Amino acid sequence: MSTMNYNFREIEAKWQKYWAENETFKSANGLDMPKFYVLSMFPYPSGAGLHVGHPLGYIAGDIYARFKRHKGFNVLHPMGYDSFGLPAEQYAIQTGQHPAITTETNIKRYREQLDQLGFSFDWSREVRTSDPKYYKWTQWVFIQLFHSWYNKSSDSAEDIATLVSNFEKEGNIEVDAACDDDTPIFSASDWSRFSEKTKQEILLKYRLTYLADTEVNWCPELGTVLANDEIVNGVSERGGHPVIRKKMTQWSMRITAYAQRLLDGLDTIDWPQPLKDSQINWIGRSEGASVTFNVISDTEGEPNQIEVFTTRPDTIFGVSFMTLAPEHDLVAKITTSSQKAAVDAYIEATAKRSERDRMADVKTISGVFTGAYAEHPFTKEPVPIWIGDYVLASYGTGAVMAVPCGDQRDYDFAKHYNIPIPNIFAGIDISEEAFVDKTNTTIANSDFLNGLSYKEATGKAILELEKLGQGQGKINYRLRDAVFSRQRYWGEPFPVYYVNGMPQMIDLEHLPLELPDVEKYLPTETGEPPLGNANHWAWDTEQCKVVDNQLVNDTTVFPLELNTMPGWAGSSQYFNRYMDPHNNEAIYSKEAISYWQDVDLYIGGSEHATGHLLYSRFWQKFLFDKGITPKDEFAQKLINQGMITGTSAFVYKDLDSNRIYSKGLTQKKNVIPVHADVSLVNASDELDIEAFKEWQPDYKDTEFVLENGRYIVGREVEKMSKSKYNVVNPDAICEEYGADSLRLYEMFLGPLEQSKPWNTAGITGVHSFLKKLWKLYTPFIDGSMGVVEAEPTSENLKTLHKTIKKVEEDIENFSFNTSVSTFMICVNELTSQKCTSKSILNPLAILVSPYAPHIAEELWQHLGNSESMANAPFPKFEAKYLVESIKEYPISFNGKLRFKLELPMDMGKDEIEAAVIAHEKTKAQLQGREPKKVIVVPGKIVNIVG
RNA sequence: GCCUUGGUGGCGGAAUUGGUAGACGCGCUGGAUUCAAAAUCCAGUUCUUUCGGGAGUGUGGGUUCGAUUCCCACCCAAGGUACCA
Repeated sequence: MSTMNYNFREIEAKWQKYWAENETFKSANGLDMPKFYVLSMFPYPSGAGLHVGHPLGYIAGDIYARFKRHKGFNVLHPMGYDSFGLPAEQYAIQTGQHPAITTETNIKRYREQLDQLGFSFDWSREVRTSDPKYYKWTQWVFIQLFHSWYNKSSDSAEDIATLVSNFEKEGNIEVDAACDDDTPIFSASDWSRFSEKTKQEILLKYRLTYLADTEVNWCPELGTVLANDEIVNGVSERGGHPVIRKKMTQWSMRITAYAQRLLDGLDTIDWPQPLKDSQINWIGRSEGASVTFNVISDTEGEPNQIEVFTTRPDTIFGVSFMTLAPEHDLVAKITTSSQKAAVDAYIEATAKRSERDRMADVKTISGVFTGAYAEHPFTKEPVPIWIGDYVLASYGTGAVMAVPCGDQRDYDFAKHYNIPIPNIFAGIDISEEAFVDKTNTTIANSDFLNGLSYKEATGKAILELEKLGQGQGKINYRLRDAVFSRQRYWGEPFPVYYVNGMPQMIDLEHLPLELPDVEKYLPTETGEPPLGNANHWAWDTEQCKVVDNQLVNDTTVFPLELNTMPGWAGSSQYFNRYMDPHNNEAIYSKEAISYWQDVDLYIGGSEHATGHLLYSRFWQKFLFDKGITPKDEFAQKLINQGMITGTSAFVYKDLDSNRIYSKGLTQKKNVIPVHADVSLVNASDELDIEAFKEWQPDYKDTEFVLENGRYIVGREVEKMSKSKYNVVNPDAICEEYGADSLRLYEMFLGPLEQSKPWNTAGITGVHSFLKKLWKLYTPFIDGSMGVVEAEPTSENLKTLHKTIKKVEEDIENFSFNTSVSTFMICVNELTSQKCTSKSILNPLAILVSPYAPHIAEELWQHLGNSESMANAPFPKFEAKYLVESIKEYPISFNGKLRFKLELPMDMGKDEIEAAVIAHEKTKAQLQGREPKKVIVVPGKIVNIVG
């Protein structure tokens, strides 16, 4: 008897074992089949394990991958781990355990959980970003970037050697490159006279990865750099120590060289519009002009110059002051002695505030006059120079020409400090606020710009500025170069050593440069990164290996870089590495990349919009320029799965007594909500009080005030998180209902891309569907069918084929929730039809298999098939089975449905109209009136107006 | 503030080009089966009603024979974000 029931535990274990042993999902490179690459974003293996939110995207990807196999594709569907990261390092700091051990343990747990869900991953291709065999190639890409520069003329990255040969021939005057702003101009003879060190310094200004002084959030107490997220209210999240802005020499990636291509490339890929929008905003292209103002000075010689970027060169005659960012280099040079004290105090005050703080605080207007003046390029009038923290050093040039009549922030600033607000707009009242509308602008009080529109005046102003040599049209991007150094232990070491302070790359043949062992994972006492604790961390250029630090002699043995790479380094090329993951000679072979090309479908969360997904596109474009990959976008289509939110539970602690009130009793009481673990609450929101007290012993003497004899918790939908005690773990659900039920249920919850609350209650619905499905195949499972083959009825065929049509359309549209409904309808229909035909049940098993692969394989086997169904062809839809001869027409009057009428499908428009008009119910509806109009849509509807 | 997405029964959601609003599932109600429970099966379940109907997809308008779907204005929620010159 037991074999007749749906024993999901046995079935799922059996098929997971079968797939692993037979390597069912291993994909070979170069097969003579169309390829399809389905990729889910790889996880960071955290100690908490998977919760029900994680598998959502994996299930969707797995359904698509399995579907494509049935459709005859050679499917690449790999999985791996983004295994460098902060939590393992923090755990190491606390316990001394090496992050590699923690990571290994966590990966094991992830693997068990993933295996349990029956994913069709090709595990032979697994990658781990923290594996030296993998990060060898992360280091290699870094070296390639170091040896490259961006030629704006060819719009491509080129080998640094081509730049050097340019310099040797004609200096850098004709070179149009993406480079540092402070790059000096030199001739070929200058170049030949430069020392080797100077040459290296200049080349560093062109390399796609380069060293630069960058402002960071430095926490002196912790001796470490903090990310913006780690700072709360100006102090460190950990410990609440003060944080200051400090300049540090760090590696940067010249992603800005690719700004325009990153923007243009978005038109060529099928990614969600909101995600594209956030990349567009992040890149932040704006058109305008750069304008140079000369600082008025008493001393002879070249005047100091302030360069500003403006999107409104048409308003240049409205300038009444200038504002520099407090960090601007010129501030110290131009501040007059009488203003020095005030300026210094202001700079000190702003240094204490994080950039995020400064940006969040929109209301406060603050600034200080420097005492200096600049000369207006046209009027030659003096313009006072202020500093103010509303100007950000990191955007544009860190300086603005303030036009209070045309910009609200300039307007507010001018009002606050009683600076004049000249009006340069014809017929506009600016007594209350600035006029920012560009479309209805007519310029006035502006010399040669008078009477012109925004567009005309902009062009004319730029032209005149160019004549003066004090400006030109410019396109500015908000995108900044990406800082690539981290003062952490658990990341990729840079393949870099220093000779005379200049960085040198380690040759590929000596990679990987592996992370050294350290005793402590904290920064050193002198404030160096954790790798500063390593004793065995110097590069011997003769032996080409890592040696003890004490051997450093700066002739053959040199110190190695102490920073490590950021989290996004390892994830910026992993999708291509899967194509050839064990290649030790190249990042991947030419054959592998030319076969797989790119990712056809990428599934992951939208939180990566401006991080991983932008950096990866940048690296891909770079590798494309170098001829290493044939595609300049790595993923053709991208789907964002929505977040699964948790339903938190709350108990209500009375602040005035030692009582906790049930939800219905909290009115007019001074209570605060306290999270209760959702596992302590049943489906009717009733709390298990004893379990709660055991879980939180602090409350063991607290009185629980009940309503109707029960304690009812409050519910709220929040992000699923350990700290909110609303995490639901997939293991328990797998144990109780099975992986197929979980897979179906996660899909059934709602549209993939929508965020939706998790509620376990509904899982019984899909579970009983699986039981009904099983029951449908019973005659084959218990052998009672024998060898007799029942002919399918036309009803059977109709049910099957409408299911094929719907499911195939749904998968292509990523509408997995409606497929599950379709399966339920199909099984309900076939059950009531008492279908026992193999020619129906065989294709049905294939239809179900992408969603619920274990039960599908088992049923497939019971139908007499000997091999796995993984590559069985997807059933072919045939429209002929759906042809209807009779249509039940809805008959509506003035758009409201009144009754239904069965008519032959092939009846013509006029015949339908006649039949409807002749019907007695029509007469009853019209009550003798003549219909004004009768609309007949054959096959759809009839509407009578009258 | 701006950008994006969304708003449909008690709940998750369906309605692919404008054509029967509420598929499918949960929950709930009643019934069958059972000593009882679980499980299973059957029926009902948008609201309202004087049982003829009437109302109804965030709100208010519009286009149309017909609007959840298209247009305009607004409200609310979620996510993102940049005081961006």
